Amino acid sequence: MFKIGDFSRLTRVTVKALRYYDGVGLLRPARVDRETGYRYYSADQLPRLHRVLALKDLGFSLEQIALLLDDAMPVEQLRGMLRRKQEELQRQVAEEQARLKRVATRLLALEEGDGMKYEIMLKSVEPLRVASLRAVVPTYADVSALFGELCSFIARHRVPFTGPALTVYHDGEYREQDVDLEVAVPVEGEAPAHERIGMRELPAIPQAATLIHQGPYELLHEAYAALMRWVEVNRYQIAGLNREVYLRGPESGGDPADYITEIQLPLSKAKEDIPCKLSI
Amino acid sequence: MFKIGDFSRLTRVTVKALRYYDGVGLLRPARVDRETGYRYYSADQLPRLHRVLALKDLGFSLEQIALLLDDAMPVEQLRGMLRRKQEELQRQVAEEQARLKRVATRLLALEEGDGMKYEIMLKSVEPLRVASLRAVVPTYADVSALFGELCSFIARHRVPFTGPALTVYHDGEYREQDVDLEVAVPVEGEAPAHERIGMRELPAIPQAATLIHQGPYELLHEAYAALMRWVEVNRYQIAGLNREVYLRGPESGGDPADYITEIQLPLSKAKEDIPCKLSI
DNA sequence: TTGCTCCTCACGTCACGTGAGGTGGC
DNA sequence: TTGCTCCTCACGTCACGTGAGGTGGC
Repeated sequence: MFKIGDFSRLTRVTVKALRYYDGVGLLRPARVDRETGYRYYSADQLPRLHRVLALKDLGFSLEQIALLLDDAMPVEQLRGMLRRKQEELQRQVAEEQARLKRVATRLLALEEGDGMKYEIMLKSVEPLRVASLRAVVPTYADVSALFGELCSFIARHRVPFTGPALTVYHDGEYREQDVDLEVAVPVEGEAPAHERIGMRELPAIPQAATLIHQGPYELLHEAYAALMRWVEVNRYQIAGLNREVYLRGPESGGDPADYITEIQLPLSKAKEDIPCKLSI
Repeated sequence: MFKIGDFSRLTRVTVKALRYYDGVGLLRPARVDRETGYRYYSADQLPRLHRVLALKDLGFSLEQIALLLDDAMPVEQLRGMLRRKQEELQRQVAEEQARLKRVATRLLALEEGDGMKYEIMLKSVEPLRVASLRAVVPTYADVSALFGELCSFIARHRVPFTGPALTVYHDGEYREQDVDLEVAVPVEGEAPAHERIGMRELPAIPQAATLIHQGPYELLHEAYAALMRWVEVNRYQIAGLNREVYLRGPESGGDPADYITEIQLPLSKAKEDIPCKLSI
């Protein structure tokens, strides 16, 4: 039996960590003295401790590790878990590299500064008959799955479409998770009833600031920034949900640098200037 | 001017994050209504927000970002920072991959199970005259720097050495940071006084459990585990600081798989069995 | 007896997310 | 008037690290 300090030195795990593992039930000492509360560890606990450390190294949370170990898991299964997690880690490395690339594009954006590359137009948008699918999806990336579902429905029922696909963002504010999205395709005619997909008329937008963005979606924030500057300078107010119209997108099979997107932002004229109370 | 919800939607930053940035002074709204507390943001704040997001993406903490941005930093310097951080990120990716390899070795260790590959010997260790350097270093990895300092001192003063280098771990328990290490090389004769390096006699160890480990240092924990099992089975107690003697190490220029290390663990016979109080 | 080791709280970390409970604006 | 948007706390997160204050063991 080893006192916690010796066990710590020889396993290279801090005393604080050992006490914490005890606290959460991940690795209880072999014996605890009733009177003094001293923890005593046995060499028999080393395999478990080493598994904890290995799984931690793989990026599992302690809670997950507890579940994994308490299942009296056969070594086979453990090995499978490790393999899968290893692959996931490799994917993460790939994602890190993608992040590097994103940073590089931002860097470029910073360097170029803000060229007035966008032409903002104020126009009205007609009401639009669409087949639409609205859903709360876990993350933003799921928008492509929604489009897949919608387009396969349209194709299956041979509904003729009359324009490019678009998205309406329904959340009152930005959310990272559980995003309320509506994807829509302008169509003619009818289609059978469906649980998630319906025909409806997107309302007209009397006044919308719009612009055309050419380039990858990662640079859309530049377009939004230009739009916001315009809205502020011209003293408009936001009056509804913005839409993105995909004039050319991934379905073209082309380079993301050639994607063309229109942003539509409903506006109304600001009624009054900012109240300027100079009294303290 | 934009209300927080609109600003959130158009910049794709959550309202909670915007309020938090306000709270820590990283991005204060252009205007706050005295009466209602409503925050109003201006399009002029977009460049700053985008910088914050870019720097966050690079892995800076918000505190660091605040410092970077408040220095009214010239674009040149900002660009330099980004470049350096980008390189650091690349290093991190490399480290992730190293972690993958570590995991792989642990996996192998798990698969091999515990072959009794170690021969534990109980022996006494003679007192040893050494040139030694004891210091509290930031992390474990700094042990090699200590060895560098010590060896160059010995070489400079032409002190003849009489045996392999070794390390004594002085912390009563394991620490990740601020590690109290002593590196030593057995020598003959004298050397001039030095601030950090001194001649001293390492005390004898009347009883030490020792074993020889062959392989990379990442697998030393296996050796320690074997040692601990032996100590427990034979009912000894730990009675001092363990040492590692580097019989063959990186200075050989060889493969880490060929490194040879001796571990010495001072022991005393356990005086009594575990008191077994069956009374509640 | 005196350090040394061990103990148990309680609090801090970092960048927000998640409510609760309440007010202003159209 | 009624939702809707906004507000301010307060608390939780995750895996410990950092003390404070106190006891047991040789």
